[in-house]
Amino acid sequence: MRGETVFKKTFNRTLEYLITSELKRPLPSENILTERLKASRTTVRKVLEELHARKIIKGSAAKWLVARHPKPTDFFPDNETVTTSAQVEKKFMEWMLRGDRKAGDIVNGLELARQFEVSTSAIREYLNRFSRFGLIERRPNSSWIIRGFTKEFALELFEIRELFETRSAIAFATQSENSPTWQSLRKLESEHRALLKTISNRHQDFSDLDERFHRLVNNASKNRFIVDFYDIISLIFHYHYQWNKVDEKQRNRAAILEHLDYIDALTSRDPKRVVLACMSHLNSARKTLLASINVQSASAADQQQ
Amino acid sequence: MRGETVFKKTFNRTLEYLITSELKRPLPSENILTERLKASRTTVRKVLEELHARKIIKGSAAKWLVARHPKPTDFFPDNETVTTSAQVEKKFMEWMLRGDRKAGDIVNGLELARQFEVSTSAIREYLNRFSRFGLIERRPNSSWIIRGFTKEFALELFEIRELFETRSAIAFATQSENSPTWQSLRKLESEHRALLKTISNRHQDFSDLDERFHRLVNNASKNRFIVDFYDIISLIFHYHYQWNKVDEKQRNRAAILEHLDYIDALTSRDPKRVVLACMSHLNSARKTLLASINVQSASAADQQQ
DNA sequence: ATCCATTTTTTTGTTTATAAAAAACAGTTT
DNA sequence: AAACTGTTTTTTATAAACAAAAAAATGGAT
Repeated sequence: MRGETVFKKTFNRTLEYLITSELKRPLPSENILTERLKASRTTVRKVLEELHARKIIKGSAAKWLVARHPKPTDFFPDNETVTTSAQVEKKFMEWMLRGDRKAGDIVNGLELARQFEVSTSAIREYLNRFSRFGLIERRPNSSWIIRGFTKEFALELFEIRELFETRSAIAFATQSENSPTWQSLRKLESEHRALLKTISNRHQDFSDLDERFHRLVNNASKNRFIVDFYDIISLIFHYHYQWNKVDEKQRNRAAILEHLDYIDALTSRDPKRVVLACMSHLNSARKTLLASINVQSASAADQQQ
Repeated sequence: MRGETVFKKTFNRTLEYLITSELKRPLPSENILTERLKASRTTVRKVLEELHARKIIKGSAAKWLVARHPKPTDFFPDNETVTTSAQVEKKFMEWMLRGDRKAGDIVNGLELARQFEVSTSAIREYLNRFSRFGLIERRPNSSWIIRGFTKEFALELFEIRELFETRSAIAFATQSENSPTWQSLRKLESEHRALLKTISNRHQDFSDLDERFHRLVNNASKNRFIVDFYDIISLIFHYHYQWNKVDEKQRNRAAILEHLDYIDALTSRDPKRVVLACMSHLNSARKTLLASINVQSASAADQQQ
């Protein structure tokens, strides 16, 4: 019943590893592979068996040898390596954010299950977890109801975000000087500068960097509720910005500059400067999101016609 | 598969209603009963059928008449009227808060299912929903892990609570004068005064009043994240204080007085006074919780020996 | 004794099944 | 036509089944 996504993902990851390894070289022990591949030994063993069956490795369990380098066709296709829950998340977020769902609309679990081609339990499980993001609400013994991805939602989200992040930023700035986070900050700073130079080629990467930076700041709060709250931001940004490519390059450039200013302020350890830089960055982030919501609801309205 | 808890609960509620109604009086229509009993018409009809079978009502669907008053034995026992999920919540909270779970302990879904005598799906569903409260955490493809109901948890909880509630309280105080919430506040005030007089008899009710008061304040924020956050507070307080009866009377008396002061401050609409009253109340609430955690972990340690 | 491979046991992820409850539909009566 | 009851269809809550994956126990070699 359970899919084989973990196995396939681990298999692909192993192939990745074998590409760079020398032929006829013995593989590391199962225990070591387990750690490297981040799966259980049971799965690793299954992967090794499969590799043997496909003659990518030879010998016996005691000492596997690399027989040949893997070919692109050896890999399992990407879509077979995503878990049901990840699929549901992706499909649900599309359905939710692109489908122009209005506040008060009802979520029909059965219909979603049919539409997404997964079981109703997968939907139920997802909705239960998703409810904490404040976009849906449950009525007991009845269906879920949509609260709407609206301007109000974005404003409420950012109200909390500001509250949390200014507090975190101050906590960050007042950390002991020999906290390892300062080093992480410096590393992020240089990544920002690097990205600024090559922005034209890979402005994709900004999203990643953005998340890592803000998470670093928020983690300084040492408060699980603040840290966890970033999951919501992260999810919304991840899915929402995928479809809003307008001015992306410019937006990202501006954001990087703001981040650098923010990093400077943190390094100065001056609370006033920190709050200022933080607020000013979050303000423009909010503007971007709000603009983006307008664009989205307009295009959704178009599609409906 | 599904239990009949909704039916039984509705049945009991209907009996409650029939106690006060006159004999030989026709019952309201199904639609009206549906609204009053807060269940679907399907359930209401099933209840009516059962009442007829037991000869508590007579006649036909067109016009049911009260045949006799219900006896205490007619009621379904209380434990049959709680849904599985409510049962799981209760049992899980006991297990969690009284069992002296330590950070890093692993939650075994299968074992919990056996222990609580429910299916694993019920456990899964609950854990998923419960995860937002920050007491447990999921590791993918593996079990849930406990983050611990510790001093740290309480402090983190209260950090957010203060952040949220001071903001809400200010929003409350700066509401338009003709907002209906002012009336709710006045009503709560008089309930507080009433409770203060009879505190000796029913200091149970304080918990209820406390929740209603704080929810009213938090709702003024008009922010779903703030409003929803109160669910955590509410859950923790509900279960945690059930077992900490030491000095309860005194504590509640003090809290009522603080509430009254807080209400006064709100009524004055002076932000400074509001913040002061709010903070001072939350400070003592935190102290109470922290003291209570110490007591609990001490007694849990005793039990272990 | 320590490390590693094999085997066995346990636990989790997902689907499927089914009764309870809700909702929709269709006539009837007032 | 509004409000009611009878009937049918949908949807949800929960359990149960089962394969995948993880974890633990076992045994063997260095």
